[in-house]
Parts: sequence; C-alpha cells; structure tokens
Amino acid sequence: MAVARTLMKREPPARKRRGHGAVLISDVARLAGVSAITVSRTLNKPQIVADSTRRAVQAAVDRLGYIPNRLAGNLASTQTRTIGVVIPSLFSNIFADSVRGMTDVLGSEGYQVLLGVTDDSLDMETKHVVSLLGQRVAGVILTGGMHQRRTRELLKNSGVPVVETNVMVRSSIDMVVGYSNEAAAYAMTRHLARCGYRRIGFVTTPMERNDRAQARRAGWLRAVREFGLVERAGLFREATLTVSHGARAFGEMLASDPDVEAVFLAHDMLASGAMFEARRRGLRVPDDVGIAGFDDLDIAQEFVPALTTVRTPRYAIGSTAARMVLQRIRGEATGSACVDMGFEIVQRDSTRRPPA
Amino acid sequence: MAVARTLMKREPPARKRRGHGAVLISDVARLAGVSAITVSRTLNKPQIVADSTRRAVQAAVDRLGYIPNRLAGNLASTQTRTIGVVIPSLFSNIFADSVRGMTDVLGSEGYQVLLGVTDDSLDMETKHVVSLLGQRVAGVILTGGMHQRRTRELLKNSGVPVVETNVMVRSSIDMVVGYSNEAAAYAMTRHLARCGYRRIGFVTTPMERNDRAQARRAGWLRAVREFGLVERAGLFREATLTVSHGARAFGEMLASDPDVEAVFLAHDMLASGAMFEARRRGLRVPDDVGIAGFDDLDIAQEFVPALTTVRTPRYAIGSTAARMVLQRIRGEATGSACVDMGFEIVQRDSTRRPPA
DNA sequence: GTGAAAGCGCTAACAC
DNA sequence: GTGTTAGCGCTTTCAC
Repeated sequence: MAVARTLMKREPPARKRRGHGAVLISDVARLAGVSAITVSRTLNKPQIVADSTRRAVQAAVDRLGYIPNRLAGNLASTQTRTIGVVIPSLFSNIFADSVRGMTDVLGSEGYQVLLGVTDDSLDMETKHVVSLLGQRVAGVILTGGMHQRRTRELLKNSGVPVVETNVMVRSSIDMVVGYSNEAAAYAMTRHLARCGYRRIGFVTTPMERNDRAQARRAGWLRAVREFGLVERAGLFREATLTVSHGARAFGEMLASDPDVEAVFLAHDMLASGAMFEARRRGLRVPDDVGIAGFDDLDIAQEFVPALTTVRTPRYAIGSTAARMVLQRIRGEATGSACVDMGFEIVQRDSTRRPPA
Repeated sequence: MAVARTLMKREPPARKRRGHGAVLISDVARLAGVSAITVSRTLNKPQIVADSTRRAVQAAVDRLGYIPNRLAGNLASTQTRTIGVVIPSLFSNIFADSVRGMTDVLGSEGYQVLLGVTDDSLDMETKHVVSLLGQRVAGVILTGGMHQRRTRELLKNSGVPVVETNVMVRSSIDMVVGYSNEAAAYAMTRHLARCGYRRIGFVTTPMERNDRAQARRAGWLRAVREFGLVERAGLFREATLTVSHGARAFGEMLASDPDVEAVFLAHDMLASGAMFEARRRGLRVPDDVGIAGFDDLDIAQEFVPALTTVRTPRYAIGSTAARMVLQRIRGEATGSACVDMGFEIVQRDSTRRPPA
C-alpha cells in the first residue's frame, strides 16, 4: 500500500502553526458539543439545522467570539462573496456615486467590494484584474469599454461575470450598463444649436485611454457637422479634471477665439471652473457666453446662474451593475445583457433658452 | 495502525472538484519540470531560485496563463496583502483624497485595499470590521476615533495593526494619524475674531456619531467663549453634506439672526452653498457677510471671491496611515504612534483681512 | 438532521 | 537550490 507506506515513512512532527490564539471552528464545535460541519452549517445554512443545535452553536460562537476564516471557507467552497470594482479615479462624484450604488446593493446581499483605482492607466487596470482574479472574486465591474487585450482575455477565460459600466460598447466582454456618451454629447450640442448658438466650443478631460471622453468629443463633432456649426481647431480643448483646469481651458478658448458663443465642458467640475472664470472676466452668462456641463452634480443647480448640464444616472448604473453581477452569480440570468440607462438634458440658466 | 486502518476503510472516490479549467501550480510545475514549491518560490521569492529554473518556470507560467490562487496561498501562509479601509462616505474629496494616498502607497508595495463605506453608521462600521477580520486582512484603517466597544475589542484582540485617521484621540485602538479638528475649528474662529467679526455663526455636518464634527463644533464654541464673541443658539446649525444644504442652512441662519457677521461652515461644500446663497440674495462677500470653509477643496480658490478655509492634509493622512500599517506589518515599528499632520488657515477674500 | 473523511490549492518546515 | 511532506481552516461528499 503506497499510501500507508508513505505515511509511516517518518513520525508526524506534530507541529502546530496556528496563528496567535485565533478561535477555530473546531473550538466552537467542541464547546457546543457538535461536529465542525454542524457549526459550519449553522453559520451558513441555519435553516437546515435543528433549532436546539442552532442555539447551542450560536451560544458557543458568541462566547468564543468566533470569526470564521473566510480564506479557508472560500478555498474549500471555491467561491467568494467579493466583487472586484475597477474605476479610473475617486476624484469626482461620478464614480463615487456609482460605487455607492454598488456597495448598497452588494452589501445588503453579503457581498463586499474590492476596489481598484487605475488613474486612467490600462496597465494598472490589467494589474488590478489579475489581482482580483487571483483572489477569485465572484464578479468584476469595470469602467469604460477600453481595455488591454490581455484584460479581456483573462476575464473571458475566467468565466467570472463582468460588467462594463458608463458606456455602450459594441463588443463587450460580457455585460454592459451605462449610456451612450456619444449620444449624450451630441444631444447637448444639438440642444445648444437649437438655442441659437453657432460657435460652440468643447472641453473634455484627456481623451487618451479614455473611451468615454473620446465618445463625447465624437458626439460634439457629429452635431457640429450635422448642424453646420462653426468648426475650428481652437474650439476644442483638453483639460485635466479640476475646477482650475476648467477655468484655464475656458480662458484659453476665449483668448484664441473671442467670438465663441457657448462652451460645452464634458464635466461639471470643468464647467464650474468656466463659470468662475466668466465671472472673473466680467462676462455675463448666458448673455455674453453660454456654458454647459456634464453629469449634473449637486453643485450645478446652485450656481448663479444655474448650470445647464447632462444628467447621468450614476447611482443607478452602479446598483444595476451590481444586480446584474449577482443575478449571473446566482444563475438567474444568462447571456450578455446591455442596459442603456440613458441620460437627460437639463436646461437651466447658463445657456440661452431654446425657442418655445 | 490507526492511520492506515482509517485510510483503507473506504476506497478513495478519486473525485475531482476542480473549478472550470483553472490552471494549478502543479500544472505549471509539471510543464517546467520542477516541483510545485519551486514554482511557488519562483513567484514569491525569485532571488532564491536558480536563474535557469526561474526562466523555465516563468515560461511555463506565461504559457499556461497561470494566476495563483491567493485564497490558497494566503491560507497556507496565514497572511494576506490586503488592508481594510473603512470610511464614512465617498461623497466629497475628503476621504477620496485619503483613500488615494493609501492606494498609492499600498499599491506600490503589492497591497490591496478592501473598502468599506459606513454612511456614518457605527453598526455598519462594526460589520465591516468583522468582515475584514474574517478575511484576515493584514491591517485596518478607520476614520475617526469613535467606535463601538465591540469594534475596539475585536480589533485589539486581533493583533492586527490599526490606524485611526483624521483625528487626534486620547485613547486610540492602536495608531493614529490626523489633526485636531477642535484645534482647527478653534484656529479659524480665532482668525475670524481677529478679522473683526463678533457674531460668528457655525454650520457643521450632522454631529451624531461623528466625532470630527463634534470636535469642530467644540473648537468653535471654545473660541467664541474665549474671545467673548456673541453666543446664541441661532448661530449654530447642522446640515447634511451637500451644496444645497449648505445654502439652506446659511439662509436659515440669516433669517433667524440677520445680524450675523460671518459664517464658518465646517466643509467647503457647505461653504460653497453659502457663497451661492449669498450671491442669490445680493449679499456682498465679505462686506455684508464673511464666509469661511473647511478642507480647502480645489474649488475654494476658484470662487469669486476666493474662499477662506482650513487646509487639511488629506492625501498625506492616507499615505502616512498606509505607511504606518506597512511598517508595523514588517515589524519595523512597534508601540503606538500618534502623528499630528496639522492644518493651515488659508486667508482668502471671502472674509475680511486681519489687521496687519 | 448530523457526522467522518477527503479535499480546496497553496506554502512552511525540514531534508537532502 | 530543490524536493517531500504536512498542514492552513474551512466545506464538500457521502453515509447514516
């Protein structure tokens, strides 16, 4: 018998490697007078153990302050209750709102969020995905639809449910929930054209490696061409996502093209900067220049004049993404879903009104 | 022989439970012609394996697309590279900036962040701590110094490094890094008094279960009394953390006490609301009323007039907290540390200037 | 409804 | 420098 021989080859060293006094399931089992598996069942599927057993186990758990080791549990069950979430940044409520939507849904179902921030770097994104997969997350939620090929393959091969958010993409990894950035920017530009603006500048956050920003620019450009608006290089600018850079980009645009009639900034923080800059320069909004933003942050409606913007369903995107992942995990849903949550043009006072 | 008898009692069912085609360390080992432990060493301590071996293993890893199962690895080594971070919310750059400081430091050292958001609920905080401990995180970073007793005990008994942030507390769980909210609010109130304001209102975010807010109010009150300023119930208000609520609280304070000379709002988002509300009411800032904020968000310097505020070292708090945890994990530091990162009064144009 | 045995996929410890 | 063995602390499977 190979097995027996091997086992007897050497005396078991009987060494224990247990970390500092952690309470084990066996300790609880002993105190409760049951087996380890019964403790496990009491904790995970309370309904299948007898009432009296459950009480005894629960008492032992409380008395010892037992906290199950999830590493062991997850390894044994080959599943976790962790969802990996990868976002470009936390600077702006855009993603914070979505993450909140996710944690709300996930938390109530006993799932946790393992967060990765990429700073718009696709290398970082890939690193995070590898790491998440290494931790055997039960699902992954990404931002945008632009990923390295390795990321896509890793994810597809893993068989883990994946949701790409904040975009509408043609060839998704798995599932998608968001809205069309192109359509949203197009819609706002069209709206501005209807309000009578012909010379409409556009400011976006850096487009490299950011498909949302690229799509927004594309939407603006399509409208510019469709409606025969003024098309000039000076009417486009990139600015990093801070109020100050929004102000600066707006100022530079005015300098290079003093006749600009309206500026559409692809983020309310950028637009805030423009509003302040206009004030500093003594420009009246919307009489001298119209200003429009994107996202409808809380602050947009407080500005004087209130900011015209595009409202995006950030929280709902997060909560929906979370729900889609959970459904897939539970086998309640199959096939790739692509949910368009839409957007909304919010006309306020920072742009001229459209004709009635 | 008890061992042998047990083993032979039943034929080994030879069943495999392996999840969908995941590549195992044994697969890599076989392809590379080495043992599993050599693969493990190549991946974790490359310097201790021979060059040729390392190359062979690396090639096999790449070829098979092997991603180590961290659950198994962490269980076996009884340690993880995950740090639990618990914050009240993501709505405002306050915590986002700190989290960024943490992910920057932690990420570069191969550690990850497991994020828990409490919405200012101590019950939630405890739940998150239990969950983090269950995952055997290598460290925990909390916000504030107010926790349920159970949280404190759990953490202390766990032996895991803990940092409480954004406060200076007397009886910390383990380590602390932040600044004194009381001192900061006191300093700003004193500054306003020096600028000639006698009737100084104070608006804070809800204080219940928020020791930072409580401390700020205490600092304001201490200064009011020390400098013999006007003390009236109407000069204090709580407002949830949105621009709109800041505007509303400011408006209500003006209504209840039209003679208020300056309002100190304990968050720049609240102060932003006040700035907008002042503009809406046609009040000149700082001539008719002075407005001061807290945190020095990017937007503070852009306001017209620019906002006087308290600058807090948010990013540094996060990065320092992360570093402290890492040092402790590596045994480079012992004993409880309490790091005061300080703050700074930033005088701008939304309040009168102090006499020279 | 409960228990015994056998893993989950790695790494620590020790041997060579 | 590399291999063998025995766990890490749970849950799965199967038996009763």
